[in-house]
Amino acid sequence: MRVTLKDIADEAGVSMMTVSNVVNGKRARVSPETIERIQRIVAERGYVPSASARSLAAKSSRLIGLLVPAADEDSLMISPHNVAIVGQIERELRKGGYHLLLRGIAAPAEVAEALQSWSLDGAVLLGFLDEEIDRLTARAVGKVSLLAIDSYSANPLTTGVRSDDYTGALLAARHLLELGHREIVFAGPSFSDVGVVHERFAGFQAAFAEAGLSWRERLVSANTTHASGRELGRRLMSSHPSATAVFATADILAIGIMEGLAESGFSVPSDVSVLGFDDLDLSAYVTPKLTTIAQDIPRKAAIAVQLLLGTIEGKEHPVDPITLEVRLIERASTAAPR
Amino acid sequence: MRVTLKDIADEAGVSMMTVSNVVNGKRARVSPETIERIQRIVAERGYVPSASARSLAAKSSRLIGLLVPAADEDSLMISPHNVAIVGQIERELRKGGYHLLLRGIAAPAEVAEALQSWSLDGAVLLGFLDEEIDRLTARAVGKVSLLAIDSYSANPLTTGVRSDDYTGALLAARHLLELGHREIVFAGPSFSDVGVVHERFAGFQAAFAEAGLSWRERLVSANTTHASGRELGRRLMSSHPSATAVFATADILAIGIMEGLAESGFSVPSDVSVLGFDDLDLSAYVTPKLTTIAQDIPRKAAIAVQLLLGTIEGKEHPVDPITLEVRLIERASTAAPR
DNA sequence: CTGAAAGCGCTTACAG
DNA sequence: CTGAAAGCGCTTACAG
Repeated sequence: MRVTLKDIADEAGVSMMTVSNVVNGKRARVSPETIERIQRIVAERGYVPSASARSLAAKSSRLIGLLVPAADEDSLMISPHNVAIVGQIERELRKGGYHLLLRGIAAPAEVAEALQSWSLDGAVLLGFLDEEIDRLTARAVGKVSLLAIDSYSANPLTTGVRSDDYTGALLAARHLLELGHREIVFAGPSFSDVGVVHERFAGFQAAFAEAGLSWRERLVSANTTHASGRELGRRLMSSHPSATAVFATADILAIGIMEGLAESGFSVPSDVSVLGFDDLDLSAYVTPKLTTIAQDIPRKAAIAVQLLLGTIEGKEHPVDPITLEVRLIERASTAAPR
Repeated sequence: MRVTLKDIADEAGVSMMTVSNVVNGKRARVSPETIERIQRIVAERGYVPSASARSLAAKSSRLIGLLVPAADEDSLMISPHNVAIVGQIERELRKGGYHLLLRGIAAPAEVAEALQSWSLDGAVLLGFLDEEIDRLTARAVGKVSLLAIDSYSANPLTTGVRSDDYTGALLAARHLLELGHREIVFAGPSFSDVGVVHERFAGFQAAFAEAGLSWRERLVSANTTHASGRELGRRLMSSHPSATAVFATADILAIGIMEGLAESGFSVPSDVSVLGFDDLDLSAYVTPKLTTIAQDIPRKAAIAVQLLLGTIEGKEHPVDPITLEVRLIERASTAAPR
């Protein structure tokens, strides 16, 4: 059977409380010899405290949820961009002595269950739409601290971390304009529901305004997938014959577009320039290497965890969202128009 | 405060036991009207059972760990191949009513702590070396059911799921031999410690034997990363001037090799053919598209969970490891030698 | 068909 | 400085 606090206490000839204090590092209250003896017995017996007993008795579980949308019968929607985030979040949490519960969310009602059943201390929301976050009620959230990544929701129950999407798109458009492009297609998800895309669109337009140019509506709607980009790339030059460049809201989409363009006989960048957003590892592996807007993903994850643990341990009100810098990475997929 | 079983019981005017039975679907023992009344109250009050209380009281936690090596201060070692596995495992577990605890392991001693602190019902080990799995003791494992992915360890405390690595490499080598290649480099991690690589090497050699040829040792050691492959590709033709083909034990490595070859002025496949293993999404995005051995990753994850839950719920002894089929995907990175 | 009691393994005030 | 008691929210035999 499992070794318990009581077993250790009996063997050491002290009370459970004393063992508990030693195990939890509250050593000010126990004599050095006792500490040493208890630690020896703990090691010998291979005692591991029961996290469920602990979280039941204490107010804290030291468990953080990572909630990710998952289309009903489908796998988690872990985009290449989110993969790096998941790994980093686990690491930061581990460093802080927390554990990570990874949970796919197929229906809105599952959020409350996910947050409450394990008495989570906090949760990170990754990949949700702003409106989904807007709809989170105090009842569903309880006293769980919440942090949404890449969200522009104003829900006071959450805080957030995101990249400077506006500036990113501004830099992207500026780069293309400076190269001499004027007919630039903006490709991304329809942004009524995605704050990130909304910001990027605004930044994109701002670059035109700044240059004293007006952008002629060349909006193309596409999902953030390689397949969707490829399809878009195939018909791009027939639907937009005068276009000389494309700005895609995600690298994976941009890479698909490059493939579609190649398949329909156009070459990048000599016929069309393509610019992405994210700076995935993958973007340096494809041909031509993708020019893109880089986000500092490890930093994003680190700050997310730091912010979340801050509100948990400080029990302060959620702090203001944080916005991280981005920068242009010039590679081979953009050039002056012919 | 949190809504508890007792709150619901009081409001419904029944005992906690009755509410517990209804919540857990043991309806044979409760009258229909009572069931309905309780369910209404549960919904109204937004009652969510406490998983820690439940796992403390019951013998089962319905929590499964996913353990992944994580170099000390580093992020999880989630290779592109493992990403798909993580997503699929979460999904299968969720379908079965289980939750997933994702945990990076920086030192061997952490395994016992990870397995026992949350009273896991079971755990999936992803990305560990065979010898690390060999060293798992009954004391560290306790009564947790264990399944190792891609392991050839014979530790009776675990079971496993893996692809048919031997046949995969056999198919790969056969394909290259049939194209007319004779000078083929085998690139992968030094395989003293990795059963998967060992199997692939054996299958690779078997293809030569089968063809009545003897393979002249052309082994190159490399980590399973793009950077390592790229470096290898750069010096490949100077260290092995007569080579006409490379078989890499992973797509990400093969893709790096292609890049290194291109950088040093060689073209794939006309100068050198390159063949990988995994069939990552990425492998169809690069130029030339990579010929590779495909594993059925979703199936691997599904079977892993199925096997694991089987041993947990049936409480049988770990079953025998399962081996999944692989197949050759011919794309553009292989051709007859000049 | 329903309930009262004991107990899972801890931590938290509260005494001494 | 150390301990005995109560309690966290459930489930599990066992009675009725």
